[in-house]
Amino acid sequence: MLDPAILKDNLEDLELNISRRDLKIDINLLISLNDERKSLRFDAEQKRSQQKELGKQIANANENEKEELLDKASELSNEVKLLFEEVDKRDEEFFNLWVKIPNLISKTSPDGKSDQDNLEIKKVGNVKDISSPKDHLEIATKLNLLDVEKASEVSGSRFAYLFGDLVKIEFNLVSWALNKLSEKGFTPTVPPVLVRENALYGTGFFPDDAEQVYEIPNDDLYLVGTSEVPLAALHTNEIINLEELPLRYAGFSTCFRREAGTYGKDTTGIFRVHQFDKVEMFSFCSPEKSEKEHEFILSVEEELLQSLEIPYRVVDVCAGDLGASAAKKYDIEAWIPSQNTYREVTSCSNTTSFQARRLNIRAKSEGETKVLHTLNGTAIAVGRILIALIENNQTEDGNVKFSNKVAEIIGVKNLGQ
RNA sequence: GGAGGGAUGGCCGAGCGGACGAAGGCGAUAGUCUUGAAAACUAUUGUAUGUAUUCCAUACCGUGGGUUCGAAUCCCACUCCCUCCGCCA
Repeated sequence: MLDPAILKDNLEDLELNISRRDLKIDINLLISLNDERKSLRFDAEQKRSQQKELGKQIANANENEKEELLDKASELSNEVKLLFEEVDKRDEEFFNLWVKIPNLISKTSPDGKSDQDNLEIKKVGNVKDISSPKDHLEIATKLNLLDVEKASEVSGSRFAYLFGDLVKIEFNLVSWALNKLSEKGFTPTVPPVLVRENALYGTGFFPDDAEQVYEIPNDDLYLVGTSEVPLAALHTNEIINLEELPLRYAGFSTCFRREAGTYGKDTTGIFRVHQFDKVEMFSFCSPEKSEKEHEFILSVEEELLQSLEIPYRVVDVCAGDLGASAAKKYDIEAWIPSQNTYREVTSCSNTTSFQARRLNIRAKSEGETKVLHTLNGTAIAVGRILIALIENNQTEDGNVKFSNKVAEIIGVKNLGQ
């Protein structure tokens, strides 16, 4: 959520943002609603003040005066009640519209309408020349390390069984990543994966992306699609000393996504599934330093991929392709030989004060308290990293062989043998 | 799942219908005293919003509703914590 004060003191930025995101929003309506609710509140508070004053008189009045004062107070009480009901109504009306306003896009993010317009920043690593590469599903199924058919019988489409070496690699990857992140100041965290509505609302997944979230209606809980949600919500309603920032967490969790509206998209293997494991970085940081923190998180992501010798490119996501909460976002796309293209394996966003304002997380220094900034980034999305590892290291005979350096990290030299 | 008890400022803890944004203590900050420090004493010490910039108004005593002229205080619902029983990785 943006600070409504922007309606008063920085309308140009708001208008620019709306046009960059290609949205149609009636700003004048927002301005007048905001002004109305404020002035109504002022009136109501004045009346309330009178009421309190009168209450004090009643407490000190003698019997004769009391009767008359009570009549007056009763009337006033009614007026105040009605006024505040009106104020609440206006507030609701305003904020229902206001929460839908997406975050201000960074001046440094490229313009554009869709992922076609994302800006490639760099390419790193050597793409191996593989003649007629197989996809990860074929390779891993043949090696008895993956079974999506059985999974679809048991759980439906977009689920998978991982076996043997793939599981070994997963746990090695996770523990290796957590160790690396720990050295960089991220506290390893296993967060809850079931959360209340408020955590999803606070992180900006609600109301916009509600259709992607699994719901447990009996208990009013939701399965998180990323540990970003419980990590962000960890410090809800807190005021953190500026010197303690940045607070960095590395969350490991299973992620659940409904993938609604993706029928027919990425149906092969485990690229797009309802359930996968992920190590996620999350930072709470001062507003002044969030741009630097964003670059830092990106650099960590790159370091991990470089260690795994996965060829990738970095993309600066354009205005039209940014989610509601992000001010700026970098995606890293790994080379996927079977698709002959780069596909997203990590994503890091600077959400500036957008989530922190909704979650009411502030930073305090020398008397001044202000909303802080939050950032998130993928460290290891296990499924997609497995795909990249398998496909980029396949041999002509349908096996997979890793370099000594990579084998040292993942604990496997020749897959499935 | 069953039976009870509780939630008040950074912390402890009083208040149980008007004088309460809230006693008292601890902690913190500043000052007095001291060569310096400690002790003692004095003062300050929550957050947010507003048509308010050292003033003023309003809201906040777990959360949301209700009763009342008036609610931290009474009523209802919810959340969380504690104790006991049962179950359980």
